[in-house]
Formats: sequence, structure tokens, C-alpha cells
Amino acid sequence: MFKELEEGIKKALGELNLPEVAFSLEHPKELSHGDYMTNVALIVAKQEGKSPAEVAGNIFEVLKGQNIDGVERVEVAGPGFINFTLKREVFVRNLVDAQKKDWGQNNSKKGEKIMVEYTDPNPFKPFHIGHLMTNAIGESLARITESSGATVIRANYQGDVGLHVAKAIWGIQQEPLPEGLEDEKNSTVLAQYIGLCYVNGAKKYDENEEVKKVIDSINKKIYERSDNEVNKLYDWGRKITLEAFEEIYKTLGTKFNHYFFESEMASKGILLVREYLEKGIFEESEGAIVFKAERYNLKLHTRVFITSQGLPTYETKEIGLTKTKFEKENPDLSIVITAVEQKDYMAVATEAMRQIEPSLAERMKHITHGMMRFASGKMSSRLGNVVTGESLLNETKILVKQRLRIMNLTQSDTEHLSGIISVGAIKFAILRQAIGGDIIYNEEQALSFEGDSGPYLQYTAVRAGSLLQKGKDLGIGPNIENPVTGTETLERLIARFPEVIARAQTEWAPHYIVTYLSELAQEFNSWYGQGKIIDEDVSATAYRLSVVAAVRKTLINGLWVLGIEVPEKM
RNA sequence: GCACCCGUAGCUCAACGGAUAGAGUAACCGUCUUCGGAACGGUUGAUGUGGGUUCGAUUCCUGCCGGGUGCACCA
Repeated sequence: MFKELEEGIKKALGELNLPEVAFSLEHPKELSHGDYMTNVALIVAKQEGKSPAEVAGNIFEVLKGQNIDGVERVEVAGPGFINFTLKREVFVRNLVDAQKKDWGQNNSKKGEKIMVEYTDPNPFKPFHIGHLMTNAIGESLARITESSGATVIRANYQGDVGLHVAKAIWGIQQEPLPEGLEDEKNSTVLAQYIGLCYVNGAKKYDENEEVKKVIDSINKKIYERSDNEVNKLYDWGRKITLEAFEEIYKTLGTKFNHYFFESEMASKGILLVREYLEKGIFEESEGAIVFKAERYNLKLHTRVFITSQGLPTYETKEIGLTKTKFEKENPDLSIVITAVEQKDYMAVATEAMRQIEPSLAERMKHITHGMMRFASGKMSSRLGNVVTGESLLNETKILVKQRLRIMNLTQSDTEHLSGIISVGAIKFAILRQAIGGDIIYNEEQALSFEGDSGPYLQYTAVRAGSLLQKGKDLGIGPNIENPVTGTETLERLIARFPEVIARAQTEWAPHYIVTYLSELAQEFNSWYGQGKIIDEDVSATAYRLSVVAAVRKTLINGLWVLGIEVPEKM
């Protein structure tokens, strides 16, 4: 459709001896303005020094005679826009495609292999709602990429060495397992205790010089594995916290293909740094080995790669990680998703990688998102003022269960449903806005299921499902043979879905999908309220059911891309 | 101080340089003898501020004000 319109416009420009310019063909914001619009007349008018309305009028006259297939009406409006309204049959026919399994997908990245790294929680530290945010965004970007035909490799990079681990281990040493926990088997509960130990260690590290020295020495012991007691606590704590994370991934619906650990990246990173120290990429400064990134890019700065104690920093492990990723999977593109805090030092690490191996740096992409914050300020796991991932998931789940009570479900159904709905609510709250901005964590709002929310979309899809079921019970299935009035707006909205997905792909922006689905659901519910969908007129009912089926498919596929499941009932 | 990001209804967010700046929520008023009310309809309500570029600026540039993040041995 798009192509034919474009050709038609170019043809018109030729006939009028007007220059071919770069114009855009887009959807007007208002459906009443048509299905496509172009500002070509405004651009040409500017170049030619003519009045936009006059140019638009001339183009319109030519287009009118062209009879472009599928176009019902061409109009000139506003300051010189040319609007195209498509024939209804185009949208009616589209309803068939919109019921198919792969509705909304495209092949723009077919054959490409793309690795997406996200979530990245640190063993020994709490999994807080910031990690939930990275996970929701990362999973959605992974699925957006999958729906472009690419093969996606999901990776998770977890910091199992480093100062934070030393802080936690020191904390554990100060405060052995509290009573009642000696025989505890549940790793989620034990992980909470380890999290508290970390907070205590982090606090004392800043306050007390002596403690700082002890923790620094524990840090060295962890890297060297030279102390039996430390090793024992380390192995135990690592296992427990990783198990607890695994529970959360399961709840969130993420399955990683690769788990990378900082402990495994250190030695490879150190080797690279030492090798390129001799080649002059890195240099020694004040006993440490540093990379002066500002030499290559004025916006960047110097960072330490190996400390004066001889320990690798995050940056060194990062280049070890990058190298490992490409050795293992050799992706066409390697994406890392983190909060914006990490932007600058990732840029430095990437620049270092560029000096070491330029071809890899070209295939790296860092996508940052805003931070979860309280209205009052920043959350910090170091200070212990965080909302943990489990507590948010649990609280939301409890609220959902209260609402489900009236349905008289079995206990396992309640568990299952409340899981799907609460995860949907949380993911929606994260994905509804552009990923660059901070999210102000407001409990009341995060736990609200009315209006624009995950449950609203899930509910709408379920509602559509029960209409289809009712039709089926009556022996009426979707059929487009007898289009009836009342569904025109919905049909036009449905047809836009593939373009919305495509835009989310090129801009790495899940929120376009959220906005679109909310609009679609609203339009559907509004139509639903206007009259009966299933009535005595069988062929009209069958037609309406095909609209219902297309809406349901669009919602299901759209929510899937967001990482949100649609329950059978709710 | 330097770099990057942000400032839109009371609150939380949309708007690929375009037409009358859209939603949700809160407040108020309504709809329903439900094909599922986690619903639907309506009213009130907004681009921080001064310049500039443009036929046209919430969007681009710039000054100011306000907020966030980062800036060598943490990640």
C-alpha cells in the first residue's frame, strides 16, 4: 500500500515537473484525517518558493486521476497536507492476516544473530526493583528483536567477585546465621539475610578505616582463593543468591542462554590489558594501570583498569566479557542493557575495546534506561533503602489474589493466575514510558490495575476470548464475508500493528507498543459497550467475531513482545 | 567546574519538525435488568522561562531557572 502511494506521488511530481524531494508518508495522528498523509507539498513549495496550498492542489489534481489501487479518497487539508483514505475492503481483508499466528512479525533482521545482555544482578547483593526494570526492558527488547526474524541469544552477566562480595562476606562473619535460619533451606530467605550482611558491610566500610582494611584484604583473598574460611562462605553465598535469582527469572518468564560471571572474565581481561600495556594502549599511573580514553575521544575520561593492588576493575572484566561473547557466539550485534549510571564507564570500556579490536567495537551497542527512584531520592542497595524484587512481586500478587477471591478458583489456579497478572502489572508499569526516563516508584500506582495497566490489557484480551468462545458454543466462527458497520475504526487500528512493531524495532522502544495496545483496547471496549456483538444475525455476528479475533490476536502478540502473558480467564 | 539526560493537566506518562498537544489517575456528573464492571460516556485541567532557526517548534539551536546521573583504583 505504502509503496503504491509513494510511486503515485512520485509520478505526480514528474507530471507537474516538480523536483523529487525526500518526503515522508505517515499516519496522521487523527484517524479522521485518513490513513496516510504526506507533507510533500510543503517541502516542494519551500524549494520552489510557491504557496504550499497551491502545490498541494496541483499534486492533488494529478493524484485524483491516478486511481491508485486500494485508495478510496485523496484530500488536501490544513496547510497543505495530502491525506489518503484507504478503501474499507483493504482493512476487511487484513482481518484474516490479523488472526494468524505470526501477525505483526517481519523479516527485517532475518539471518542475524543478536546477543542481548540484561538483568545483571550481583550475587551477595539484593535483587532490587532496578534489576526488575532492566529485566523487563531487556526481555522486551529481546522479543522485539526476535519478532524481526533475528536469532536472539539472551545473556546475563553477574558480578560474583569484587568489593561488594568482600563487604557481604565480612558482614556474614560478623553476624552468623540468626536463630531459626540454621536449618533454612529456602534460598530466597537466606538470600535476604546475605543482603542484610552486605548492607552492614558496605556501611562499615565507609565509616571505619580498620574495617575497610579487613574488607580490602578479604577482597584480595577472594580473587586469590587463598583463605579456606572465606572460600567456604563465598561458595555458599554465591550458590544461595544465584538460586534465589533463578526463582525470580522463572517468575518473570526469562530464560537465559548464557550466564557470564565476573570471576571468569577477570583473568582474560587482565591478559588483554597486560598485552596492550606493552603496545601502549594502556599505561601505568600512580601504581595502577589506566586507559586514557580522552586521547581518542574528548568526551571520555581516564579510568583505572588494574588497581595498584593488582586487582582488575569492572572495566577490565568488561573487555574480557566482550571478548568471550564474540568467541562463544560471534553475534552480528552484541547489546548490553543497563541503567544510565553506567553509561560513561561503558563508553570508556568500549573505547578500550575499539583500540584492541576495532571490528568488535563496531558490533557493540549499549542501551541505557532510567532509574527506579523514590519520590524522595535515589534507591541504593549500598544504603539498604531498596525495594527488593521479591517484595514488589509478592505484594502485587497478594493484591491480585484478593481480587481473584470472588472467582472461587482452586488454590493452584489462583497461584498461577495471580502470578501472570501481577507480573503483567509490573512489566506494564515499567514499559509504558520511554526507556530513557526515570521511573518514580509509587506503590499505590504500581499496584493499581485500573485504566492504563497490564491487567486492563489482559482483561480485554480475555474478554475477547470469551466472546469467541460464546460464538463457538453457538456454532458461529469468525468470517469476513459480510462486513457490517461500526467496526471501521477498530479495523484501521488493527492494520497498524505491524508498523508499530517495526517502529519499536528500529528505535529500540517498547513503549510504542504499550501506547498502541492501550489505544486498541480502549477502542475495543468502547465498541463493546455500544451494542451486542453476538446477536440473531449470524453473518453479521460472524463478521464482528472476526474483528474480535483480530483484536485478541493483536493483544496477545503485542503483549507477548512486552513479555506479558494473557491468562485464559481472570 | 565539565559531560550526558530530564522539565508537558494536581499526580504518572504520550505526541517519528506538522493539523484542535493525547491518555491514565485524582475531582465531579453520568451509563448497566452485562456477550465478563479490572468496563463505558462526559466535564474541569498542561508544553519551566527568554531568544533564535522554520511556512510551521513540546520536538532543533542558544541563554537562564529547576532536577537527575557520571567524572582513577567500587560496580
